[in-house]
Amino acid sequence: MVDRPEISTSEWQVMNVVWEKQPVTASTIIKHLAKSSDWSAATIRTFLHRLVKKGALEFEKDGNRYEYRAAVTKASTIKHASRSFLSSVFAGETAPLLTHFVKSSKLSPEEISKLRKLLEEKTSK
Amino acid sequence: MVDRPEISTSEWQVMNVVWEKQPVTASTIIKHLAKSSDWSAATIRTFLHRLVKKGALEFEKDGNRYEYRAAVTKASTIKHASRSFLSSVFAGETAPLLTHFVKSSKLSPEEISKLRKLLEEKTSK
DNA sequence: ACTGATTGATTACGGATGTAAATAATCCAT
DNA sequence: ATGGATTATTTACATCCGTAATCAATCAGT
Repeated sequence: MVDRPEISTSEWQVMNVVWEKQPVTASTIIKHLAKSSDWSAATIRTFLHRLVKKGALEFEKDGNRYEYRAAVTKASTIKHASRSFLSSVFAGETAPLLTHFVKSSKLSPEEISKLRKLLEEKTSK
Repeated sequence: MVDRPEISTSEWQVMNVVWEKQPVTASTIIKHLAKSSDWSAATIRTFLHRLVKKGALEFEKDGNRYEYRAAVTKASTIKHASRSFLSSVFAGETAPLLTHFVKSSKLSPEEISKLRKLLEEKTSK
């Protein structure tokens, strides 16, 4: 938990697959990403190696294939990335960030009321 | 407006000063950033050059000093950065992003009611 | 007009990133 | 047991980024 590895935007796509399907082999990951990206298999394997090196992924050998699994939680990684985005792009101010995303988003009525409720709870507390 | 330059986190700090004070000379920018960062003057000048090269800044000569000015608006740059953050970290889904930032933030009662109102408007429309 | 100070331009350099190809290790089928 | 297929490891390489130092041009003061 000490010094967070920075996850690049490409690596995020890989991590998202791992979080969703772990434990998972490289070839499964590759198959999945084939749909949403146009990376070659070799490129994706590079990302996997780098993520292991960064400490974001671990693996367990099973013969000559690895079963990959996340070494950091999605929640904590999101928290870290969000903090750094907030601080550079919105100078650390959450309200403008929220305003921006509310304005620029399409939200369903359910999502809207859920968010309003969440905000309401913050008031009372 | 075609292919947006990616602004690095360090460069954001420079851009924020320019947006706030433009047109502005390098030395003014340096003076400003001296407070919030520990970059050397040379480092900041490097950022300025790179931002010009990226097309994010322009300048006008006035003797041997330049008056820098943003070549892209803050709004459009925020929009771009936000979109790419949303897409990599939150897989393009705004509602979870909003939930995250609402939960992890400290908001004043005024900010909260403003946001609730904004959300309300989205519903009715 | 010369000299020190300021400013901009060029160069540096290690690490990260996007993008993979080449090589080595291992498994599977015959 | 061997050869092709699969997987992992190593190497490659251009660009970006953080962080400057150095070099060149220009200004300001004496």
